[in-house]
Amino acid sequence: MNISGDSEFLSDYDPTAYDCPSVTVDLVLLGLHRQRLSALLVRRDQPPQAGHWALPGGFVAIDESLDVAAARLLRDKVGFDGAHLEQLYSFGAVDRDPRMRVITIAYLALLREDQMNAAVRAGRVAVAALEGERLAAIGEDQAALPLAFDHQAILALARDRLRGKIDYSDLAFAFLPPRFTLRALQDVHEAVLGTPLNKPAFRRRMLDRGRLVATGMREDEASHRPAELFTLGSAR
Amino acid sequence: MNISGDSEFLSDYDPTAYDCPSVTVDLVLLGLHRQRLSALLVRRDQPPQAGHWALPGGFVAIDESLDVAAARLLRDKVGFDGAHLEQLYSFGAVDRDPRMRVITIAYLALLREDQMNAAVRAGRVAVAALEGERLAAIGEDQAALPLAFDHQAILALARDRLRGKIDYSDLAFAFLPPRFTLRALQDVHEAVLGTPLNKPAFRRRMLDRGRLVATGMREDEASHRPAELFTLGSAR
DNA sequence: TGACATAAACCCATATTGCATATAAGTAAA
DNA sequence: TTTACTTATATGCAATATGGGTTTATGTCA
Repeated sequence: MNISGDSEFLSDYDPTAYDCPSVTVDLVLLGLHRQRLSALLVRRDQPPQAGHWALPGGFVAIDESLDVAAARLLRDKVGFDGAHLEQLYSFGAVDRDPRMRVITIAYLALLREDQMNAAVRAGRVAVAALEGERLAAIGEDQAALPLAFDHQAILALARDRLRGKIDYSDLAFAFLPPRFTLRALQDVHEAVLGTPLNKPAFRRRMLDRGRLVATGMREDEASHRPAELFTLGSAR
Repeated sequence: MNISGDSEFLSDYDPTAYDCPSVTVDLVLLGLHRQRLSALLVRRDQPPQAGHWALPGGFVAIDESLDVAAARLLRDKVGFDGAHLEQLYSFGAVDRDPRMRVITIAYLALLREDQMNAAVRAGRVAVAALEGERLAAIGEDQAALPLAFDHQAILALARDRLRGKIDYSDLAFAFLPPRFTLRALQDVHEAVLGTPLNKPAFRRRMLDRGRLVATGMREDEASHRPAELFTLGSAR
């Protein structure tokens, strides 16, 4: 088998003549649930790994791009689109699925809290809080759970990527409604990083970036002084 | 065609019954060449895009992981291994190759200058300096060149990723020999970022991180005061 | 009306950074 | 041997950013 053929000789290649790996997309659906960074998982009811929790995913069709496949799966799994979606990493260990060779392109999807709740009501997913270093726990105070296949590693990478980008990117706003308070924004950062942040310094830093636009409106439903609502302005 | 099947139903899936995309690995080989960030490219001699320059790449074998495929292709293209290699991004637009559906996992490989030169001598690659925003030029002062397929976008993403990570990661050291001067380290940063950096500030920042270990040795072949040679110490 | 809770503004000590300047240590030419 | 030259290395200083506490403002609720 000519596995070292250059791509410039691709015209000599007959795809039906070789084994080719299956290609899937897996989704890491992250959001805040009760102030904690959480993932949406599906429960496997078929072997292998029946009973284990797993990332939702599916095959990439021959006529759809990776991004389109991810968007389609997002719609199928949570019942709507509109969540922030970006490619995370590709996993291709030979034995990552015991049945066959599967290469998966993992996508990171960030949901608002209302979207998290809607997804749980509408779909086949459950909420799992991310605890400590690399474990997820389903439901209230259950013990940490092992995930199917290499999904634990995928989830850990997603969390690390999110932590690394939260401070300089716009990812935090994907967790929030269009109008939000500075306190809510800080809650997002703290949940993602897993550490408390200094409040005046956080406010200053965010406001000095010039991206937050004050609306003049204030939150309601607060049993204390209501905070101002901001929106995210355009870059530059 | 059941393109929306869940991965938990994968056991029902017969891979031979469906069209599956081809999977390749493409390499973005970057290094410094005459003080400028440059890429190693191959020339296509078959249509489509014959005569265009392209990233070296090849198919992923059914029994090798993505990382192993990338390492194998690196060896084939430049004649050695040992370069820093990390996954960059996956590209899966339906029409990115006009002949067939090809999903490619792009890898970023960082080479030292001596490795760049050895690769050009030994292999099927040529050096192209990265100019301005998104163009590469082959050879001395030739005009910017278009690349085959979506390889220009892949190359641009590689450069952006490198720029984004150069300051907080160890990637810069992959361009340098085991012992190097602070000036050489600054040259790497400046070539990658494309902007001059303040020298005392750069020195302080690098030394204050506590990763650089002074060897007590000094460079030779300098027609002026020789600088001290440093090595990269272990993290923490 | 006053207790209470949180927002928002303010202050200050310290760390970081940009930038200019001074000193050290080598080579090379007179 | 001396002097010019070049670059490394060290130092000083102002501007900025950050951590963290204190004060004031503004809402709800008993």
